Amino acid sequence: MGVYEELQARGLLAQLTDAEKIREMINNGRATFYIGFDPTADSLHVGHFMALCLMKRLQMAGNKPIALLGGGTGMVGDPSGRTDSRPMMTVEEIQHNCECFRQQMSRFIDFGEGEGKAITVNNADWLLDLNYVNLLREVGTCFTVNEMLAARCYKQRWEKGLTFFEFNYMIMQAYDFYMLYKNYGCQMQFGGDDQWSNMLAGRELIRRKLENADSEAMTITLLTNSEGKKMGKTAKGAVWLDPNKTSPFDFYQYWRNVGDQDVIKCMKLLTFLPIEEIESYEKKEGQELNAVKEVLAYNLTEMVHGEEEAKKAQDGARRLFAAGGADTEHLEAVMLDLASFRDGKVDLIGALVAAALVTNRSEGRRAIEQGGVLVDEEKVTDVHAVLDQEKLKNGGIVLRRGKKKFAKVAL
RNA sequence: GGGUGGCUUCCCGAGUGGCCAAAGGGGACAGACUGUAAAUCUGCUGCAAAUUGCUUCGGUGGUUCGAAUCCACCGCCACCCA
Repeated sequence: MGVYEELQARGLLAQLTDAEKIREMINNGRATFYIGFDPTADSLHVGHFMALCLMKRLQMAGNKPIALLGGGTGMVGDPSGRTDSRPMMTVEEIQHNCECFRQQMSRFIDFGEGEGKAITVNNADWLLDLNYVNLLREVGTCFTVNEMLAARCYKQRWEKGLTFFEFNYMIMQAYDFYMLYKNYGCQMQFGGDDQWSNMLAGRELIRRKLENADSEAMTITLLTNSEGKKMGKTAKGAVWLDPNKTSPFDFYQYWRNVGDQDVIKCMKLLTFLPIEEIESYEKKEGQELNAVKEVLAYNLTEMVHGEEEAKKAQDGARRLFAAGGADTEHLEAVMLDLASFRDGKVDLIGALVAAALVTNRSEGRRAIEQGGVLVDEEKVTDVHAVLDQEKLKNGGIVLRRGKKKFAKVAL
């Protein structure tokens, strides 16, 4: 089975310009391809991770990857598939984010000089120095506004309006492909399915500017759940790969808690587990599927944060959710400062706030009133409850909010 | 440049002088049921020393006993015309 068939079996392939040609090239390790990453934040997220996995798969098959950092395109921001325009970033932010991306990527992809090694390039190198009028004469003649407006990726913007500024994004990305083709012999561009229009624009530009030039584009499925919503997002924001932004434990828990409908899909799209193994899980139902989620969560956490962190996350989760009550022995205690409490008494609400189980006292009060707070596994419904200081000094007290949030506090 | 409509709590959106911390929905959170899933039902959702007090309805200033609601100016957004 070639890498193409592997991608297909996993359901990764979305749209391809010339499937037969792409298959032939990537299976034989003859492709030089690029994937672009715009530095929209100071950490990569799950969507990027999928693209990096694609990169790795292709690299393992002998193809040469180019990771393109969007130091130039990031100055504008891709409006594709968005209902709002992106906040404008400063040059410093963009540079910082590019640096963060570069570091995170190097953990997954083998970068270097020789054959089959991946390289990173930054489109700031050619986009920032472009001259407006020259660009119009060189590239502007290759696109019609009619075509660009017809691109499906702008549909969602009809209601709120698309600025000329953002409208140009497509041209910038097209120009990237053209430059990479010319300077690095890069014949293929891959990316998320929302990039399809931009990729085609690049292909078109190459065809018009260079004789006998042929390029290909391929997109991979976006990671959505059974309801069609994008995965990798929580109420607090994205699930980040940076352990300081999303802790390995939270990362593990995110995947541990995916819906039944989505486990197999996530495994296929995100892990490197053999397709045969995944197929064997596919037959499982009901409670058995619960164990499969552990495999998924462990596997992903291991890839992103390493074996040690993955084990820690898994052990921690198992202990907390063990049958017959939570084992909270190993929880690290939050040290309370008596000075921040009134009358030298540690009130429960204050302790909840200090342990970050609630964001403010009102929320804490509400949680207690609704029976969502347990002190050493005993439900407490008195909002004026005070914690036992002796216990706090000797081993601490375990607070629990809801089903899944625990914290130990001590003095 | 001209015109019209708009800006309300996490989001959508009702409210056009007091009965407004502000309907309804979504989301989030909590309870019941469960498998750390989903579905369902219930509660809850500005802050606080909590039958009370305080701060909110784009911004600033004003009218009024009283303003999310009326007036003035400013800012931003959308649509239509050029």
